[in-house]
Amino acid sequence: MSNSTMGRCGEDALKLVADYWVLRIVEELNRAGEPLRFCNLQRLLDGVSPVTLTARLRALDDRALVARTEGSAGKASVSYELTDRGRAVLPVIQAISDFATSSP
Amino acid sequence: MSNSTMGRCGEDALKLVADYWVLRIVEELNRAGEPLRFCNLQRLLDGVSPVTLTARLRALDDRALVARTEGSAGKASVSYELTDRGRAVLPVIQAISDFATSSP
DNA sequence: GCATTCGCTACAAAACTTGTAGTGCTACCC
DNA sequence: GGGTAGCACTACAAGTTTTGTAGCGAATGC
Repeated sequence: MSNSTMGRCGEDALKLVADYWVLRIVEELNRAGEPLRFCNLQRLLDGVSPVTLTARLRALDDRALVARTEGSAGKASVSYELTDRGRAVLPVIQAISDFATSSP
Repeated sequence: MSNSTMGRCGEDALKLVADYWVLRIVEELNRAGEPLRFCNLQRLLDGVSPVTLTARLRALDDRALVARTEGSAGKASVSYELTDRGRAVLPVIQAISDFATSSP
């Protein structure tokens, strides 16, 4: 680890996870408990712009936090679901939730 | 973790905390263990632009996560330090750190 | 066939960040 | 007391990101 001190939690992880949409996506995918489609996610996330959603999903897929699977039908049925590694960020969301309810 | 009771973790908290600079600031303030000055923070945070740093510190101060105190000398000595409420976000940073070291 | 839905991409406008300068103030040195 | 330096910002232009709206090709429904 090139950083001088271990005190900082991984830069990469921080840059990935310290993002509103990334956390919302993980939250909704977890809540659903089943694969969701692009437009499902879009609706659940108060209509994020498709550009942003695409970018975030790609980032999450690249790092294997979500799995993208194309149905047999081809382009018209793609779904996203959390991987084990994706579920590893749930504690972060839980921590934020705890913080939120701690002293409003 | 129950998904239905969690609902979405507080929107406000999420919007505040799901931010790279906010988390870095809290991290450094905690690490220092003592009040830091604006320029100290700026140096510790790889030279964030003063505009961004000012904005984040103001947001954190508004929500009482950090306390801003002007020294007796007036404008030339302002310092920032974590409040108890500010320390309440440390678990979030810890969770991210855990995630980062979990499966690289 | 025709319309609608899906999973995006294209494009311009708005919002945010960055980098560089500069302001007003205080502290220090000679 | 003058000169220099540091602090805590603010001002501004330039670059990047996000949003909003439109649209496209493929598939699904009637």
